[in-house]
Amino acid sequence: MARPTAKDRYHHGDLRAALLDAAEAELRAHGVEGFTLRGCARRAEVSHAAPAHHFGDARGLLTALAAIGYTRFLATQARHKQGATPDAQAQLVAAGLGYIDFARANPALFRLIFASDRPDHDNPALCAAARAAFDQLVGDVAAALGDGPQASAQGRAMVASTWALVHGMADLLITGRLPYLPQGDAAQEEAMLREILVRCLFAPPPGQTRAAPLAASPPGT
Amino acid sequence: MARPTAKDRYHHGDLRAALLDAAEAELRAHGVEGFTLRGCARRAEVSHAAPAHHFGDARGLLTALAAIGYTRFLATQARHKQGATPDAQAQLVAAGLGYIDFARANPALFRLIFASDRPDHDNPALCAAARAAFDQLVGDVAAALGDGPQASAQGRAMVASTWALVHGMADLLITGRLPYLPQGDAAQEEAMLREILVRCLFAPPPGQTRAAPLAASPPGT
DNA sequence: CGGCAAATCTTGCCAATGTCAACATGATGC
DNA sequence: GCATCATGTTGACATTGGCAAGATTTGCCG
Repeated sequence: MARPTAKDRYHHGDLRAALLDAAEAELRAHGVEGFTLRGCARRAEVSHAAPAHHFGDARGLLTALAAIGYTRFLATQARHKQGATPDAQAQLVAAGLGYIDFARANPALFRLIFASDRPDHDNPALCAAARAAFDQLVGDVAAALGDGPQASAQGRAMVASTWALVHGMADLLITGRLPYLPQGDAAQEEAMLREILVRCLFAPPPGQTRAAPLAASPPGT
Repeated sequence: MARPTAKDRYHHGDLRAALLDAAEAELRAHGVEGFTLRGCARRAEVSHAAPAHHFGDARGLLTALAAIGYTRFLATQARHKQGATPDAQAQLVAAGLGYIDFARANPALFRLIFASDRPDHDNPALCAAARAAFDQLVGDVAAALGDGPQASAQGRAMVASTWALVHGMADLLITGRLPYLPQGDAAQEEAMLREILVRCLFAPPPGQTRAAPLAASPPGT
């Protein structure tokens, strides 16, 4: 566990990783809107122009951080799914709770990913990370539906509504806006979130009795 | 239609309103993260320090703008509700579509209100505006449920899930993330949004057949 | 082993920004 | 009329992001 990255060396050793850590800490401390490139440099104890050699500019650093955030985002969902029963619906609910858990544990990172113009969302690496997260969602929904979601209009609506509901809960939660949430009791709170997810995600389409494997599209398409 | 606010007068006449307009234009042009107080002053053709006499600092201006945004937000919902059938469920759906419409028409303002730390969310006027919007939501849900939403656990979950779903759709839409949305055809697009809303908002609680006026809470509470 | 090129980091600089202080101008009320 | 206050301007300063030039290290190649 030798730590060769002594503070007094001209060359840092692994400044790139250190800057990413510093950037996340800055984000956590001051939010996306208070993020400062020079603050990152100070935190990493390098000069203010050092980050440019690794990330170009502030946008480059935030883009790289957003891509890393996506992988952590997926990891959190995977962790939650491992702790759930293996049936597809429970897996989908677990993924949703993981989505929300990530947002609450990393609100600034969540906002960097989903509600900030500062990262370059056209960057190939960031696009790929986003795509992976989306594919994961589509896969979970498909498994829960027992159907290729892109196939039917209902499947597509299911993907959209699942994402919207979970994303809305996460976004409202990190701004303290989700109303009537049982305060303090984590178990009770998760129960309510879970109940909402189950009720909405597996709601039958209008005119049907129960959801589960959906049949064909409704007449009129 | 006389326009006494000539550009060459020392006193502007109604700089406060002009700065709010300028701020909204700046927001629309550069987003919350690119917002600049000096840019507002330039747009209003006053010196860079003039805004301070009306709003104190940048945060003050954005706080006032956020409060105004809330009233427009409510007005958009009210307009949509007027165009819908008077039954409570249609009214709730119309309010949701108005929520989404506002977000799409004013994405930067929407983000200023719901996803920015720059306004002072403890400001009394802004708090009151937010409270009004929330009360409106609770009222709409109560009417659709035929029940005081705070009364039952289901009512509370209904308020939370309604808000979360609509908010999630709005937030994903303005970042171009809501998947599988029929492109181009506005009517078809609204139909899909409406279908999602109806399916989720009026979904029966697990173990019941249909929603409409909900009965009491399920056993076990 | 020597030396040179590239990578990495620093210092110094510039324009833009937010905020403050000091001053100028106009409106209002007595 | 005139004093007072609101409104607006100018100037200054610290902070920030980015660029250029120089310093230090690493690595490669003969």
